[in-house]
Amino acid sequence: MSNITDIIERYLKQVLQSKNQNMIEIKRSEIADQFQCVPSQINYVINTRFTEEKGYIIESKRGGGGYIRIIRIEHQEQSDLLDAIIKLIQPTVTQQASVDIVERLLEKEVITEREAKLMVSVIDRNIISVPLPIRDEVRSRMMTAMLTTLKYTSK
Amino acid sequence: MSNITDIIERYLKQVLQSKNQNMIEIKRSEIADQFQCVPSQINYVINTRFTEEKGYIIESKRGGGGYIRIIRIEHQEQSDLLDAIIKLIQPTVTQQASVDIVERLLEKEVITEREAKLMVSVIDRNIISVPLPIRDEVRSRMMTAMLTTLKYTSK
DNA sequence: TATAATTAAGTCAAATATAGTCAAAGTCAA
DNA sequence: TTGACTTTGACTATATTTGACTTAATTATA
Repeated sequence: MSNITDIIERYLKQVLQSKNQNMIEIKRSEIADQFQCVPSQINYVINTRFTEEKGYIIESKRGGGGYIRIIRIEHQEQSDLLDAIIKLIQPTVTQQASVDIVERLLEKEVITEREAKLMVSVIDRNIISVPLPIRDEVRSRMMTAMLTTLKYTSK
Repeated sequence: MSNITDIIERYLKQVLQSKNQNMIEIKRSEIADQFQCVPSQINYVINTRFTEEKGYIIESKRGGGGYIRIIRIEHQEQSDLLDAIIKLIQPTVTQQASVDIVERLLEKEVITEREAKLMVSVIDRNIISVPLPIRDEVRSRMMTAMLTTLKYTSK
């Protein structure tokens, strides 16, 4: 348990806790210096220890003034239902199936009426407007992205 | 957040606010002196932080008595704002411009935080995932569909 | 009044500063 | 001794900073 990945993981989680907040912002190269490892090691730590499933969101910016932001999130109540739906719509999904899903989420009050309308409007075949079968793949990714967002965003 | 671009951006926005008006006029060389940077840095700040998508218009004059004017765009009605944005994003729109637009709508409380996250998630280049320039056309239709929905759906 | 000088702002590309990706090499436990 | 996990570094992508050169407006001068 003394590999550098675990050490950096523990350090970052400790900083998160001690600051008593759900966000920290780091400079990749500074952390790499601090722990004497290559910068890409930090990406490895983040990709394996601070994943969405584990309850984290990562934001970052390159260039001057760049940073990596680690945000702790709480999954919403209905996240099991959302996971099941996400599984169901891989790797393609039709417009009709998507509309049915959105309506079900509305009935279950997972989403608002306005959110439902937004979702239905954006997954329309005439809006995506690329040929089948690509279209249903694009829609699958779109739905997955939105459902994943719902998983960790409260009303 | 210690890069000069962000600092100057914050300063200019603060002056805009404190003056309680939607226009400020600056002398490029004076601001450059004040923040000890080259004059063209000011152009960089303006070109990346005070874009039309973010809701600003820039006017300027060279020569003696020259200036740069930053004007914040205001709309009377929400539907006017949405119409203006829809016009702006035809027939293509980049991811960055779209994110800027969504952030502006959130600021103006036209949409909720959750709606903003839904919109940002679905217009991501990796989600649409078709080659340019088609991708920016698809995104334009997607944004237009969602904005049109917002126009006709109350909160 | 032309023309030259001066005073601004604009453009663009190179240099610099970050972070991301990916695959090869290394490690370690079962 | 194999397979999963970790470490490393070369290469890529992106954002910012800088300065040389260009363009435009005003002012001074012949």
